[in-house]
Amino acid sequence: MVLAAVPSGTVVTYGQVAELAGLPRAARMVGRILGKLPKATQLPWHRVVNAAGKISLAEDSPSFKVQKARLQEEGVVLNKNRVSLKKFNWQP
DNA sequence: ACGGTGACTCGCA
DNA sequence: GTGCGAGCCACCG
Repeated sequence: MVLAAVPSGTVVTYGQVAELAGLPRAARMVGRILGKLPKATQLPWHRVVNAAGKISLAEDSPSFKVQKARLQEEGVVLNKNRVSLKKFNWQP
């Protein structure tokens, strides 16, 4: 699983994940899969945000809060609902 | 089997 | 920054 390769403290966009998965424009698949994943999943789905660096969930969504909180725990800087998408070089 | 929908992204105006 | 249209693929009724 591509998501499993996401290091701690790093956020990736759906597009990034999709591309790494071999589906350059299938960002939707990533999101859809995440939603289908069991809550007991081992995948760091909370490290996945949209191209805007924003969590693609409703602020009133329980998952949203969890994701946000977890990201901060991992050391990811969050500005409101926006994460710092630094120029992180993805395993060059 | 078929069509609609969606935790999205990109290019263009 | 904001809006529109097109592309992607899997799940659900």
